[in-house]
Amino acid sequence: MPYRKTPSEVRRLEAAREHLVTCATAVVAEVGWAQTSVTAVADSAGIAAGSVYQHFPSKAALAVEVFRRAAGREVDVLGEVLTGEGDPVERLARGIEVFARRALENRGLAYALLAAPAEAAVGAERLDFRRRYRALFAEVVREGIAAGLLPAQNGEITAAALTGAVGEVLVDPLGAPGGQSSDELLAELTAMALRCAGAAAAPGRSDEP
Amino acid sequence: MPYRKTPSEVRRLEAAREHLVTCATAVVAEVGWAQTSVTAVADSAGIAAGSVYQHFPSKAALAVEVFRRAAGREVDVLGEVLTGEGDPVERLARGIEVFARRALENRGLAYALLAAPAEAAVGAERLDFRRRYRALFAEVVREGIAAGLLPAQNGEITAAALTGAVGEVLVDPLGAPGGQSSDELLAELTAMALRCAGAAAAPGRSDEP
DNA sequence: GGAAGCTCTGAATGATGGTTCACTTCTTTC
DNA sequence: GAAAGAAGTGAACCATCATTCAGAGCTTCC
Repeated sequence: MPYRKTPSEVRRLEAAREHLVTCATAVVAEVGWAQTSVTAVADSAGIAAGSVYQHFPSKAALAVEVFRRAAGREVDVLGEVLTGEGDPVERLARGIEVFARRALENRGLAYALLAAPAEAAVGAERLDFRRRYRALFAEVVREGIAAGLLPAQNGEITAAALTGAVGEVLVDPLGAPGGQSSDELLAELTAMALRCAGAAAAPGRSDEP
Repeated sequence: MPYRKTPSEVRRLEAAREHLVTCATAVVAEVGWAQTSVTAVADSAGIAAGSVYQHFPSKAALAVEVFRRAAGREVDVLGEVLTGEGDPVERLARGIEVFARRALENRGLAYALLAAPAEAAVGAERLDFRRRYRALFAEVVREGIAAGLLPAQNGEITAAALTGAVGEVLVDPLGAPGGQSSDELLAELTAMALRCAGAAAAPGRSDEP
């Protein structure tokens, strides 16, 4: 048998695949799903269009992989924060801030994950991941209720509102008069989130009427 | 000059155009923008594909018209309620309820207006209309603050959250255990909205912890 | 070096679906 | 009824990509 894949060859191929996914993610973050053609991705990765099909059976499969990786990272980070230190309300506040900050720092990608038009396969993934984001927020809200820190409510709906709010903020810079900074935006967003969940007052601030 | 459009002929053409828009709206509400082909719309209206181009220069132009009509109706209705009778908090509660109720009653259309994947031209319209929805909610929130009924806050962000929340509820039935009814969903949604804006308590309910 | 078997290439292929256009059909006017 | 001109038709056209594939170029092993 005159040829057998050597371990280093296998590694090279895996690296090529990784590189492809990374480049595809960058392209998607840059121009959105709709404008992402196989050729564009291949060019960006420095390979021929046909070579894409050695790593993925179809464009859709590549798209799904891109989505899963990126969305998975966000879910992981958010989960980390929401199940970490502190009481439920503190965790909720930090969770929102982290979720929104990361989204604002990589708007293109966040938009692609949360809202950008995409083919059916990606749409299905998106539903699934939205549910996960929501489930994470909802769990913290439930803990807050159990701890007597939040009023009785449907945590799923509160969670949906929070996800939706971050999404909306992304879709449009909310160019408020005066062009507020990201920090101000984040502060407003977390304050809103706490009100939304019914927390008594924002920690570290006191601007009750 | 052996031919000149008679008034009744003009009316017939306008009616045909209306009919086309109506049918196109139905198709979009049914299958979404992505699955809406010119042929499908033409079939649904009982005309040939080519005839569509006597009323609209392109598929995109028809899509934009469909979107504008439908979204315009929603903005009008919402504006009516939000600038109507009652104090700002009452109006906000009613506005959310009307907005959400209408969306739930015509999910397909609401989804198309708020979230469904669409071509670029429709996407641009959507941004515009989302801004209008938000502006309406934001104005009521500002009035509430001025009236001392709501705490100081960025009304745009609260408004974004409300729009986002309704959208999220649509995207997924939120199949909560026990399969809550639409009415329960609406009640939870308005309660959440009032908390979100910082209103003291939901009118007609008192479930403080 | 050379055979075997792999990866890589990029032009050709094929499917989809918007758009066009030569032609038919209907309306108006005389 | 006949001419003029518009609306309506639907098969053909065309642009856009995802996908394929025959051949070029490597890598491995004897």
